[in-house]
Amino acid sequence: MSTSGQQQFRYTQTPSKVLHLRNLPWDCSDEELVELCKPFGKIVNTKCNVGANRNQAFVEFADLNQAINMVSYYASSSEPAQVRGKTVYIQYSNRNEIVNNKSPGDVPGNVLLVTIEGVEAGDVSIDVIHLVFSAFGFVQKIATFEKAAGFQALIQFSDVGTASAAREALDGRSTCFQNMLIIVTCASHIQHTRILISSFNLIEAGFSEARQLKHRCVCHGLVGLHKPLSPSKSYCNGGGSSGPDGKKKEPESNVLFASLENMQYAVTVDVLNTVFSAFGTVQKIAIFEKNGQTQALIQYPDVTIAAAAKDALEGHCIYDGGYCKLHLSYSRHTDLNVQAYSDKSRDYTVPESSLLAMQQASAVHATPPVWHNPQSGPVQSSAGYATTGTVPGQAPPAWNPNLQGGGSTFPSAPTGYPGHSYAPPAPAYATAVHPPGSSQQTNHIVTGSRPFSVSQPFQPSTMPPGGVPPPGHAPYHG
DNA sequence: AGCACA
Repeated sequence: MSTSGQQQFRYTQTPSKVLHLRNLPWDCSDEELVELCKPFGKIVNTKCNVGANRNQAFVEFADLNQAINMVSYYASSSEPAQVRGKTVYIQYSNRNEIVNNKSPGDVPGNVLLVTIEGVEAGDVSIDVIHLVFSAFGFVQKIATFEKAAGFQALIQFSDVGTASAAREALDGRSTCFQNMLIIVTCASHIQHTRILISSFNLIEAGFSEARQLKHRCVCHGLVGLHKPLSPSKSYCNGGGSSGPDGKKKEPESNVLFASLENMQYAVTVDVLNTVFSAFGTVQKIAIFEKNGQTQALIQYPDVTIAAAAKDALEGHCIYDGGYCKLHLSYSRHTDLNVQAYSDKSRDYTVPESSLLAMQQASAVHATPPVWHNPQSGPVQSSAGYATTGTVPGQAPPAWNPNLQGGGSTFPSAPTGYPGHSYAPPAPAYATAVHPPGSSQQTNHIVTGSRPFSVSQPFQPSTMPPGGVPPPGHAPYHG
């Protein structure tokens, strides 16, 4: 006699107070499950986002009859059960209770375990991961490693809120980055209470890289990627610049023109870099004022990244509360000629060495040295911003930093500039830039064996007056 | 669209 199995048939399933639901949205929430099921009884437990596609769930009723009610109702209903318009298929689970592996009452952590699919381990650097996740807040530490599940990373945020925001925005989504398709899946059900990564462990446990990130992210409440990245659409499909069938209101460009509204807080080059780097390498940035409005040009290496950034960021606010709202369009320029390092502009394509040399030179001579952009060729003008093309666009005319009251054009920046390259983790920096208000306990990835110490991060001039906007929020200012 | 996982 077959004691088990063979009871797969729908009509012979033995009732259970646990129901198995499928064909749910991949990001279905517990709340949505409860909404769907609670008319039939008391729900005592749920488990959603189950299965390889994350589109299954389990719901446990307090009483068996309640589960039977629900199954029989939808068995005879002309209206199928639905979540967000998707028909949900319901049947009795073959188990009698939901086993929740998550410890009761555990709060989401500030450390995410991220599995990145579809890439070779070597394809994704820590810097790339850092850029993607920094859009949501300050990333303190990153460790990457390879396990059976694939290429993975542990990403430590300074607080739970930003970690959750990053998870919600990126979980299960593909993100376009440097022409790679990265599928980010945050397996945050694995609760990391404390992750110890010593240099010894790095070898023993197969950790390929680990880093403490000592630079300070000025943007806590960034909304960069909070808007779904239209998962079905990939901006990375080869060159695919633009088919003739694709209707375009304005010609696409690798340079975005941003105008900012409601400038409650200062938006600096660093802030813009953080926001826009989530979509790809930012090559150059220029900020200027026109008619009292703050505008900026952001240059990417190619159009597809610019398009992704434009789609995702258009209409969003950099800070919670509707502040610094972005309006994006394509610039007519394709290559900006900006001052490499100034108050209002940045050229990340300049090697750091030449930047330093330039700074030294400028310290000797009061005037900027002649400097060639390796891509554009023309000599930089005395203005902070100029374009190589002769096309006058919506961009304002050459912008002169000397008229901005900004004063020093080449600030004697300390060492490196905040950007794409991060100083090696030489000292035991433990950027404890802690946003006020995040009272939840945070965990640490301990990198290296040095003691954890609190250091004072450099204070950028981008601190909004009156304090940073509340971090940890997941603002949706569509 | 067919059963969870540390």
